[in-house]
Amino acid sequence: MPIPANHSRPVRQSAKENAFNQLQQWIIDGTLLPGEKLNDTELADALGISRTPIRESLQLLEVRGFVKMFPGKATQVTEIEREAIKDLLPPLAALQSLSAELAIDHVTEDQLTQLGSINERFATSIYSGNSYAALKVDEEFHQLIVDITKNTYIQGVVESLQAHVRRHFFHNSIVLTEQSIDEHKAIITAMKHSDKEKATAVMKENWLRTLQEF
Amino acid sequence: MPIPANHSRPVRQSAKENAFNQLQQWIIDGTLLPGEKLNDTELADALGISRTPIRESLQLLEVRGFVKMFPGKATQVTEIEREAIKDLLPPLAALQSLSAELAIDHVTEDQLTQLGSINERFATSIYSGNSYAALKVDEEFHQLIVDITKNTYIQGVVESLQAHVRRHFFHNSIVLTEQSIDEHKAIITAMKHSDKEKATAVMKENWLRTLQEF
DNA sequence: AAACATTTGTCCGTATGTATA
DNA sequence: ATATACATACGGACAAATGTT
Repeated sequence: MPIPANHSRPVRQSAKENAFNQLQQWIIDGTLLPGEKLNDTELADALGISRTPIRESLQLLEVRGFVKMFPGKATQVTEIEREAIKDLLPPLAALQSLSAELAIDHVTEDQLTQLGSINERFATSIYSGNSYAALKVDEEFHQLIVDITKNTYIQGVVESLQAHVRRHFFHNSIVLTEQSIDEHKAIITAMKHSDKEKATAVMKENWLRTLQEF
Repeated sequence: MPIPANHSRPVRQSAKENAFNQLQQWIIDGTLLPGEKLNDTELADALGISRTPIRESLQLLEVRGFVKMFPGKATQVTEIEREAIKDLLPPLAALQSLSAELAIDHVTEDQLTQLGSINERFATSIYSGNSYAALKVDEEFHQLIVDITKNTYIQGVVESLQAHVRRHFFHNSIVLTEQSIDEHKAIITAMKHSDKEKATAVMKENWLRTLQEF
């Protein structure tokens, strides 16, 4: 049997990376509860690896704000307050809004088409009531806009903030509504017409509206 | 002899933390050159500690964008392109601008006074030609505004982006001018009058002007 | 192509410091 | 207050992977 030319090289998966992804997922979806104490020996056993990659993962998760380490004392999952979404969305809205503005200078016809088709899948998810699918597609939509800016600083920050949005979703503090579909359309149209003012305004509204509904 | 009541407890500083601060400083001020290969054993010997805290520090520095790790291959200091400042300042301007807006809802008379006195020290540094002192005081000014928002998400992101600004300063891509003094005054005045529009506009201009001069 | 040299990734033991009885 | 139990921070050795001769 011919071995499929796996052009995407197997990207050496380190134990640390696996642990990081797994732990972050567990924190986001609530498997690891807010305030829960994390014992590295325990986690190491659970994941079948040693304490070192666990410790390294926990430190990265601390930077992301998912765990808090008390040196020499303990490590625990950060609390998640419903109210925190009020602090989270404004900076994210500001950066997404900036991304829309910056993306206008780089966006191609092809990418605009792509945004349109993503938004169609978003509409489908919304109408079918699959809210988690909708969230993921919504993320995909905004992620593409951020990527178009080719701004690595924005990319890094947004990725981190988005992870927190996802966590809030699992803790039932976020709801996506039909209105987002039209807002996305408006954003695409504004980008097509290079209307920065409109694009930034709608984008900001798209993110902050969630707060008003909160 | 009576032991002085050191109320500010010595804050157990770990080897990792020391290493992180030292390495970050070395990268910012150019002691560790862009592109330079980092051998953890070497660094461990240099700092008189083991590889573990060094590796942990390097991983945190990677998140911050100061080093890039190639798993199994090597770790090196990230390059610094003069052009990168064009990507760095817009998101920072957006967040500082947002901070000014949010700070208005929480700021006290006392803090406004404090901002004024910081700005006086800033002016002194500018006029005396001590540009690094000016940079640090400027950072202090904006840091206080960010702190007033009490928004931990913004605080974390800004701290990270500011470190990059500092690095660009050492690589001679940033110059602070007298104009900032008046802009700071305008920001304080706008905050005092709860004029969000004015505060955000001036703050944004204050950060983006550096790009125009670039 | 294969063995070597080098560097990173992981494991685990120990010391240090913290909380509890 | 002292001692005990326990979790973390660090160190050093081994294993795995890379690239080099």
